[in-house]
Parts: sequence; structure tokens; C-alpha cells
Amino acid sequence: MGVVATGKQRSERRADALSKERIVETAIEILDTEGENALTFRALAARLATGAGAIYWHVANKNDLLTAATEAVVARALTEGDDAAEPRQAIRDIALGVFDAIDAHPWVGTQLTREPWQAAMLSIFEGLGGRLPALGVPEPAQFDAASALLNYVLGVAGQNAANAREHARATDRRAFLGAVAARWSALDPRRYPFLNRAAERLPDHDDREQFLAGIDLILAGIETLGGPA
Amino acid sequence: MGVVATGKQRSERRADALSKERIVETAIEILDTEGENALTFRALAARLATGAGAIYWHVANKNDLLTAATEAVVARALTEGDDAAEPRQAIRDIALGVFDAIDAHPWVGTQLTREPWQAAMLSIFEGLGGRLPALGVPEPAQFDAASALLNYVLGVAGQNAANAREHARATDRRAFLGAVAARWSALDPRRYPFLNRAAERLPDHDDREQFLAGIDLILAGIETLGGPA
DNA sequence: ACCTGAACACCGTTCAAGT
DNA sequence: ACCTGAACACCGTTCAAGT
Repeated sequence: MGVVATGKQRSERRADALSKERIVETAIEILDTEGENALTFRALAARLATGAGAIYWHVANKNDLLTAATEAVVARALTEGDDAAEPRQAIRDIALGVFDAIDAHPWVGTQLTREPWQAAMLSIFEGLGGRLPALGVPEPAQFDAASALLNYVLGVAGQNAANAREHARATDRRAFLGAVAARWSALDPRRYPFLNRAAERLPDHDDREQFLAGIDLILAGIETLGGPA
Repeated sequence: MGVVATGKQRSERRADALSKERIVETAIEILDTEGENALTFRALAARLATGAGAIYWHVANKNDLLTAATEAVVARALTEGDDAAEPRQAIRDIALGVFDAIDAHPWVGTQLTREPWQAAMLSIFEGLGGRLPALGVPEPAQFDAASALLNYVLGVAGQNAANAREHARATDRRAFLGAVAARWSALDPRRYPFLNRAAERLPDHDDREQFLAGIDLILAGIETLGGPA
């Protein structure tokens, strides 16, 4: 609109001035659509129609960029699932919010597990730990209990991110799980009895349900800490 | 011994022929003493007094190398803490074995969370899940329960690895935790009441004890699944 | 069969130079 | 103040050539 193309074609037209926000949003786009490996300063600069060095004026380095992108996604995820009044349900909602965010943006799982004490992680920690008083958990035990929930969430986050990296574009989940299950079934049943049994359940299990089952297990353990509900 | 130095000095003398085992052990040495970033094919080749390309004859790629290194460390960790008869204690021993291995080799935590379904992870999974029948957990629930334990262990593993990466050589743990706690205390106590309280416990808490407290919490939840013990 | 080491195709990051 | 883009110092990986 009103922009006259001069001489050489340019692949992309600058929408407006560069800003950290615009850089972060573009990075999220690349991460979501092309995967973790596709985010390079060169690719990012090309999409933003600028030089690679320009990005460094707004962002300290790649880690800073990834942290900001993670923070943006997690912040949205946590505000969406507004607070349930019931503390058990509130904790489930927060955990599921993070789970679903990582399902949609697997690279968030990678970054969440790589960079400790970042803002995104603190929000999750507060969300989980903040409900423990209402659950009747005595103060001295709250730190450990919230840590257990957080670390479980982070563990699943990392695995989901790794799985997404493995079969980049969902190459038939059932076939993939079937192949893994076949490997488990091939193990010596005397040395690996549990994996042999688990192999039968693997192909049909639902990741989200299993994730929630784990949360409920930890919540059940936490409830043994407090007085009667 | 009996080797005559000819012409130019060579920085290192080849002890014997190259092998995957020798490559993996040397990689572990570098990872342990110089950190994750120090492991490059060039550095590895220099230590082995060979060319970078030679390594590829024995190892498919860097990921293969890291997986093999992780497997070696985890296998040792799991065989050391021999099986306790009591299932709760056996699960604690396995979890603590992994925890201590990552404490000694933080890069194992990174690799464990990056590469799913690798042999090292399967051994841990079997070790944890294999004790659930003795705990009275009904078969249909065992897969979910073992997953919860595994993901918790992996979450802690990732965090410990990330922490070790952060302050490369333990620059006074208490000072570091004190700085983190100060940041938590600086947060608005109305929006972050839990983190403000947790800040007081952070500097003096023991990672290993907190890890075990989480295991016990999940075990307490798992015990609500079975019949009476 | 196994090893050598230069070369290739990338990276993140810096920085002199522009506006 | 902000942007440009070439240059630097690395990487993992390949491969022709050696033994």
C-alpha cells in the first residue's frame, strides 16, 4: 500500500520498526511451524527483513530470545485456565494448561527444562504452590510438595518435547508407539517383566490422561500430609 | 615405555587402538571435568590422539556418543544400589541412585531428558515399575504409577543438570540460592505469596532430601491405589 | 578394516560502518 | 538510536586419500 518497489525485489516488506515483541512473536512462529532447529538468527532476520545483527539490539542472545518466547506462551496458558475455587481442581487446571501449551508448542518443554528459575517457571511454581494452604498442607511441607508437582510437570514437559523432536511431524502416533512397544516386548521378560506388561498398554494410552493420573497420584500423596480435608 | 619419540613432539600417545568403549570413556572424562560444552569431536580426537573423522568409524554421531555415555553411567548407578527386599525402599534406592549419578555427572540429566526411550531410561523405568506389584498396585494402574515416578525423576534430573550448567563450578551454593531467594522475596507478596514464603526455605534446603520427599509423596499416593499393605 | 585431516555447510555473535 | 551485513570463531559431519 503506497510502497513503491524499487529496483530489486525484496522478499519481505518490513511491517514496522523492529521491537523485542515483534522479534519474539516471529520467533514463536518459526518454532511452531518449522521446529526448534529452524530458529536461527539468519532465518529470523530474513523473516523480519533485516540483518542478523539488528536482532542483537533488542535481544541479548539466543537464550534471552527463547526465554522470552517461553514466557509469552506460558503466560497465555496460565491466564486462560482461570482459577477454579476448589484447590485440587485449580492445581489440575494449571498443570493441564502447561501440558496443553507444550502439546501445542513442544519447544516450550525444552526451554522450560533447560533454563531454571526463569519467569515462566516461577509463575507455574506459584500457581501450584499457592493452592497448597487451601488443601490443608502445613507450611513446612508446602515447599517440598510444590517442588514435587513442579518437577513432575517439568519431567513430562521434557519428554513431550523430546517425543515431538523425534518424529517431527506426527508420523502416526499409534504406529510410533507400536514400534516402541514392540521393542519393549522383545526384551527378556525375566529381566524386564514390567516393560513387557507395559508394552500392552502403551499403544492405546492417552498422554493427557496419564499426565493427569500422575497429578492425581501426587495430590493423593499430598493429602496424606494435611489434616482431614 | 619403549616408544621412541620421532621428530615432532606429539601431545598425547595412543594407548591402544580406538574402540567405541575407549571413545565413550574419554567422552565421559571430558564431560565430567570440563562440562557439556567442552565435548566436541575435535577435543575428543585430540585427547585420543587421532583425527576427528576416525571417531565416526565407531560412533554414528554425537547423539549416539552421548546416549552410550549416559547408558554407561546409569548402568553403573543402578547396579550399585542392589535391590532392597522392601519395595518402597527399593524404589527409593533406584531413584536416589539416579539422583546421585546426576549429581556426580550433571550432563547425564541433560541427556536423559533429551532422548526418550533410550536404554538408560528403560532400565530406570523397569526398576521403578517392577516394584509396584509388591506394593499391591493393581496391574491396570501400574503403568501410570511408574510413569509418575519416572517423570518426577526426570524432572529433577533436568533441573539439576540445568543448575549445574548455570553456575559451572559450584560457586558457593548458599550464595547462589540466597540470590535466587532474594529475587523471590522481591516479588509482590500479593501476587506471589507462595514464592515469598518459599524464599525463606530455599537457601537452607537440601536438594537430596527434597528429592526424596517428592518420591515419598508419590509413593504415599500410590499406596492409596492398592489394597491394605 | 581402520584412520587421517582437509573441506563443507552450517552456527551464534561481534563490530565497523552507515543512517 | 537503531540498523546493515561482512567477518570471526567456532561447530558436526563427510569424504577422498592413505595404510
